[in-house]
Order: sequence, then C-alpha cells, then structure tokens
Amino acid sequence: MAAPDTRTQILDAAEHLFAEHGFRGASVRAITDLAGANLAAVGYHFGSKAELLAAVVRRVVEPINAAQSAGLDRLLARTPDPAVSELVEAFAGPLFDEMLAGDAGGARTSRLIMRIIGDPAEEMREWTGSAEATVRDRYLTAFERALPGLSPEELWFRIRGVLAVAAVDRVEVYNGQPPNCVSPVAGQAARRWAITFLTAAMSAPPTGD
Amino acid sequence: MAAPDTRTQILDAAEHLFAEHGFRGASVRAITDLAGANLAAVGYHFGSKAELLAAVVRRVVEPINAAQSAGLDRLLARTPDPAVSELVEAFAGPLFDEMLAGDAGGARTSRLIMRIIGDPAEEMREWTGSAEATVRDRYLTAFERALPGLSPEELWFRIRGVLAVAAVDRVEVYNGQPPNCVSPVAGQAARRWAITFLTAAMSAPPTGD
DNA sequence: CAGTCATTCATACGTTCGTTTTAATCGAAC
DNA sequence: GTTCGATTAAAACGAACGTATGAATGACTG
Repeated sequence: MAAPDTRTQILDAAEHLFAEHGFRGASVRAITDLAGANLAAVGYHFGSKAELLAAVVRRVVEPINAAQSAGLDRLLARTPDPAVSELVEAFAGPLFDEMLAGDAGGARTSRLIMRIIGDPAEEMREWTGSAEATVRDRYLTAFERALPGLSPEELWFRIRGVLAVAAVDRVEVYNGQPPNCVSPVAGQAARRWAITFLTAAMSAPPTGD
Repeated sequence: MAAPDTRTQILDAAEHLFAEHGFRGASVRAITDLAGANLAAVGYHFGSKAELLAAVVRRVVEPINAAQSAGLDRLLARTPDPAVSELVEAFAGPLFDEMLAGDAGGARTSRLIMRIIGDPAEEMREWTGSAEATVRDRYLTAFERALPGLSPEELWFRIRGVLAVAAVDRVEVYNGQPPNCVSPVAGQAARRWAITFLTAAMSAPPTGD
C-alpha cells in the first residue's frame, strides 16, 4: 500500500489510457510513462500489449458480473418470478455501481465498457470467460418469464439496449456539452435515471408484427 | 465523374474500414488498397487522414440530420404538440432508415456511428457543424413540451440513451452470438423493436428525487 | 560474504505508419 | 500537335510503434 507495485500501477494507467484512446490509440510507452514504470515492464509482467488489455478488461468486468449474479441470486431466493423492475435493477445497477467506484465518477470506466462492446473483431475479443455467458443466460430466462409473449429475438435486442444505455452513461455525446444542462451528470442521479428509463423500456409490450 | 471516381471509392473504402477498425486501426494504405487507388490519393483529395475521416462522417451524418429535421417539420406542421411516440419515431427512425440504405443491412454504419459517439477527444471531434446542434435543440424543446415535469438534465440523459440504443443496433455485443437467437437481426424488425423500446423509455414518468 | 532470484533498466531491432516529393500520365483546348 | 491543368504513380522520409535482449539493481538466503 505504501509502495504500490508496478503491476497494478500499469493496470491503472492502462485502464485510463485504453478508455481514453482505445487499444490502438494508447501506446505501451504512454502507459508505462503514466505508470512511472519502464517500457519493458509490460512485456515482463503481462507478456504483450494484448494480454495487458485482457487483464485490464478482466479486472473491470469480473466484479460487475459477480454483482449481477449475486443480485439475481438474491431475487430468486425470494420469489421465482421477480418483477421486471427488479430484474432491471439487479442487471443494470451493478454497471453503475462498479463504475461509480472508479475514478472521475466512473466516466472513464463507462468509456472503457463502451469500447469493449463496440469493437468488433479486435483484440477486445479474447477476454471473455464462461462467467459472462452464464450470467447472460440466467437473466435471459428470468426476463422471459417476466415478459411472456416477447420473442427471444426482441428480448435479446432489449437487453443489448440496456447495455448500450449503461455504457454510454456520462460519455459526452455529439461533441460537447448538451445545450441546456451540465454534463457529465452526477453519478447517482444517472443511476436512478437509467433504472427508470430502462424499466419502462423493458416493460413495453411486444412489438406487433 | 464516371463510374470509377477515385474520390468516392476512397470514401467508400474509408467508411468501411473506419467502421470496422476505428480511425487509428484503419491505415491509409489499407484504405487505398481497398479502393484500388494509390497511396498518395488520400493526401491529394482530402489533405490528410483526419480530413478524410471528417468527409466520411459528414457523408454519413448529413442525411440523417436532414431526415430528422424534416420529420420534425412535418410533425409540427400538423400540431404544435406532437406525442412522445411521434417524436421518437421522427428522431430515431432516420438513424435506422439511413443505416438500412447502407451495405450489410446497415451493420457497418451503426458501428461507425457508435465509434463517432464513443470516441472522446479524438479526431472524431472536428466534423460537427451547426446543423447537428440545431436539430438537437429543436427536439429537446419539443420533448420538453411533450414531457412536462422532466428536468432538462434527465431529458438530455434520455436522449443520449436513444442515440445509444440506435447506435448499438446490430453491433454484436459481448463477443459473439446471443445464446438463444440469431444475430444480427433483420433491419426492419430492429427498427420497429427500437421504436417500441424507446417510446416506452422516453414516456417513463420523471424519476422522483 | 557470496549467491540467487525477481525485478527494473537502457537500448536496439524490425515494422508500419502518415506524409511528402518528384516524375509520369491523360484528356481536352487551342 | 502542342500545351496545360488535373490526376495518378512510385519512391522515400522521419517518426512512432510493439517487442526482445542483456546488463544492472537490490533484497533475501545460506
């Protein structure tokens, strides 16, 4: 604690710069400079830049997934049929909570998550373990019970929408401040607004064909 | 001006590769190779790689903005107080329509938009003109009238959510196929699903403090 | 004290990048 | 047929990148 080891300082710096500039935009030299470490430290501790990214993403995603899973456990222990609002809270809440725990009110972490879910066919694709898929499956079936009549395709579309809204939170959109209000908004307010927004969205009746 | 205009072929190739690999991930050499043009053609026709990006983004964003503006005009010509569902349709609809006009059912364009709104402090920041801000402002005041009691901050949060859902459309999320259904979904279905989803979300009552 | 092991350091290598420069090409106007 | 502006082609430049290497450092062990 008095002397934080080089490895975690590199992880911190990499999380910062990957979120801000993307994987290709953040150079190993910039990361090690920010971390106060030597250039070769990345190779020594992680093997390569891609493996460093995997470590960064894992560190961000794992607590979120654990919280999502625990929240669903808590819900299902009480009733086999949770309400949509409860499912949304348990699923989307951790995305905000873990982000708030980070620096700058989570603005940086939300950017990182946005890059993770938005980068197709990049080095961002190697980190996923089975935990993510498991949690997704469990929420999918829970939502299916809570929203009868919704096709699996439309349900999956909605869940992706939840992820999108959570990820875009507090990322400045469209080049600058919104016209009539301050941004980024306070973290806790954004969390409540998102739950309201997403609960209404998930609860919408199925789209008629 | 005939069939193989080098300038537009470079624009097409750049739109493809910027969407797929991002600004830094798409090299000028890869773009000119895909376009069947010479490396120096980018410098000649656009000046630099950053200006090429600006041209690409402009070409994608301008028709969307024009359609959004025209849709609001049409609405306001009929009634001074359009319903929330009408505003959502007029605002989010063009994001899908213009994407459908593109290749691959718009999957690539949606990725490009996602990169645009997700890249802070990058070269993605130079393209915006006054048209975007104007359209945003007009929708903001229209939504304010349709949703009394909603604070400007929460309203802006919701509009960003609409953009996020539209942008993430058909981008494969979380590394691979969703567990129980095919993806990417058909474009027209996604458009209807999104309107349903977002109308319900925008219509949610204000979050209590 | 000598030894060893993990870590840090300075440095170099080979690639790839965006950009620039200079020459070649081509179509039309005179 | 020549000239001229506009476009394309080929080559090269310097900078930045990810990675690899071997020597220095320093704390702990015997």
